[in-house]
Amino acid sequence: MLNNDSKFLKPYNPSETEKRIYERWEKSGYFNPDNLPQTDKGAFTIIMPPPNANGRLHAGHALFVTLEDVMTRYKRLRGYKTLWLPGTDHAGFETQVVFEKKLEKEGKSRFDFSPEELYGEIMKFTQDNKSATETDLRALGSSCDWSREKFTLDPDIIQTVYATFKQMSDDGLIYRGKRIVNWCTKHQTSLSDLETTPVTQTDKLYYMKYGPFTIATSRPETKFGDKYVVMHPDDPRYAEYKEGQQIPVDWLEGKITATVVKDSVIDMEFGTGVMTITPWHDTADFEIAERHNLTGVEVIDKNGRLTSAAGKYEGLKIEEARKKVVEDLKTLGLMEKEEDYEHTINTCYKCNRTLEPRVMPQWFVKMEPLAKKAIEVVKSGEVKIIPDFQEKIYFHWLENIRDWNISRQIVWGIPIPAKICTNPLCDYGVVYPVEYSEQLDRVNLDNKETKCKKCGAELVKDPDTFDTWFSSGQWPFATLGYPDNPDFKTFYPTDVMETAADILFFWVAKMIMLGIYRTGKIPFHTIYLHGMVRDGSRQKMSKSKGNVISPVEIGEKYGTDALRMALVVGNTPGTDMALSEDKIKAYKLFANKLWNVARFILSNADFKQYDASFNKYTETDQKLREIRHNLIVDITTDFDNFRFHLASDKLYHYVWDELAANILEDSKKIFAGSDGPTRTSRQQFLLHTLKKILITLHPFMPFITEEIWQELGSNSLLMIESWPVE
RNA sequence: GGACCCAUAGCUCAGUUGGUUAGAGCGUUCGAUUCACAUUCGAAAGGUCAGAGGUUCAAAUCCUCUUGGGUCCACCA
Repeated sequence: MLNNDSKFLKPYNPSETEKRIYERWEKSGYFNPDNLPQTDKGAFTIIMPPPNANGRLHAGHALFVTLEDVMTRYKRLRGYKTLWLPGTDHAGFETQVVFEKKLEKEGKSRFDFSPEELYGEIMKFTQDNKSATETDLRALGSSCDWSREKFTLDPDIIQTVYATFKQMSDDGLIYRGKRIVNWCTKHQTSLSDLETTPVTQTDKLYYMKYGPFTIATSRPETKFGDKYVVMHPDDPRYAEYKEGQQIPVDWLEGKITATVVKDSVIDMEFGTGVMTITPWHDTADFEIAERHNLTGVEVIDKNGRLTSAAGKYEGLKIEEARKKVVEDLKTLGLMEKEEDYEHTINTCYKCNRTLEPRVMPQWFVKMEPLAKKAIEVVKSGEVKIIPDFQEKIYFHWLENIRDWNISRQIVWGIPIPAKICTNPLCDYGVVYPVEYSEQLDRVNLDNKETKCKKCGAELVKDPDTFDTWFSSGQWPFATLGYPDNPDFKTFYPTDVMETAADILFFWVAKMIMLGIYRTGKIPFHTIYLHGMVRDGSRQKMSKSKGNVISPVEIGEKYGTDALRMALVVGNTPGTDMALSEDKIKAYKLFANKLWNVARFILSNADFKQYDASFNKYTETDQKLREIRHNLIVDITTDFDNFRFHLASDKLYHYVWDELAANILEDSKKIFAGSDGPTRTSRQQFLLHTLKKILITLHPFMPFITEEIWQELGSNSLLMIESWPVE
């Protein structure tokens, strides 16, 4: 019963099909929930984690796209007013780093440009990548609502971020503090604690004479100007020294006077139990200094060279300075011994250079009050994390949270709408309620205030930008147009936040905290975390290893549906997965199998005779209907519980092992025979089965299922059919 | 230093709240077929579910410990 021009006479051709089908979907307008014919079940919303607009999509993106599209298509078929809101991320520091690498290849540096020029160049670069990203998202079959697409630098998004910043400042949650920050000497910016990578290494621990004491340090080059000597208050070895006692000391720069400080953070077991403190270049020391109200000096500058405080060592790089200082200490007879020891240092997560702890006035967010609420909503079950063990990790992090440095000394980002004092020793800053403008300075500030209230120095516009996670942490409510856009009322709180497990703290926790803070409501009910996509042998994919699977290329080779199935089947939430070309090939064969199942059915039955109310089934077919019904009920439960890896696998086996291998084989006899009622029964069973299988497989394999549906002579789109069970 | 996860066939992984002979894909071996199938079908080999204890009528699944692998967090100079 196939026409001579039927597509089923040829093998399924994904590359010829996919673009055409996608255009048809997009033209239909059904990606936009406002156009859906059936929305009686209420709203279902996923906000897409915006991919960084600084390169093409990789296999990890393909995984998130597949999972979110599976959820979206499922809910749409179930009759929800389904919104999957797409977006792209300017990705602040990340993109600037990528761009700088590009400049380096061209023999240039970011410092060859004025900030305005640099911003413009990166904007061009980002816009190009943004459209490439959109093309890739379409190629993967994303059924997202392009009419609501957002970019993290859209004026309304920035406006929302400013309003949040101002409100937080008014509420005392934002402060400008002089604190130790992680400074990268290459990238010339501070980084948040999350942007550091701890590395264990073996260094020398130097024991040096410091007056009557022996102190141990791994950084002798920072010890200029150390004039406080700290010990534990209960240490019997140093009981004779009293807090505040002045002691003359022969030191690097000659005779100095040291002051005794007692603090219980000192570990009596470590070294000699005594240390001097370097508040400007060590976090622990800085905190001691704060507690005891001690002063310090800057010994290392932003380029990683010693300052004038180091006297004759001024201008030396850290490594050189250390060598020289050690030599000189030996000459002076102040060096007692050195030994190897293992410790952990923080490095830049992008360039792996050792980060220099420096004191700089920066904007911080007070995290404790925000974290408290973020813990509560997960404890109460209002927000659920899948897999659930991630909740423990989430609690652990939030319960030990530290304040968040949100200032970045880079141009590629949202400018901080504030004025700051030009005196480097002063930490005064003032936040303005400003209108964002796309003018050159990008922020219009009130110009009446020109003098620092604290020290009287000049007040200028803060040249820094926000940590990109501060703005993306507001993504769910910002994209939905909080507070006035009706979308906010309809779609917020959203339903699922599906994202990578490794940005739980960077992003997900921030969204919960900022979402609750700003709107009073959680941003989403369920967090679905996926793991990393690795290659077939569990290696991380990387360009240098040559094991990268490009989703778009592989989609062209095997079909996007095959790639999507390979990404879903057997992939449990929160666990890294192995993706091999063999696995994708296997699902290409499955697509072929499905194609031929349809071909067989349609050569033996006409879809025009599909009878929704047919009920004269033979006993055998009645049993087959029950099996089929049970399967669909079962996989529906799987869908509702985010067990996509099981639903997809069960459908695969039903189609291949049950439908193709058994039922179709059996049908051949029936169709060759002359028993009319049995034939009709089987024809109806197969037509119904085909329809139900197409609908239930559609979330996983949208292209081929839609293509078959169209070949059945349907005028409607499969993507808005009704799910076969309630 | 603290926390978390993982260990199942040669490889990569499933196994939903403990419930008959533990599954898939790929790979291997043997056979059949050109039938809807740029193939497919049938069959086979391959697992003391890391190890040791415990709970239970029943454990791959729950508890404890050990070993091995991985991840996250952390201001001990």
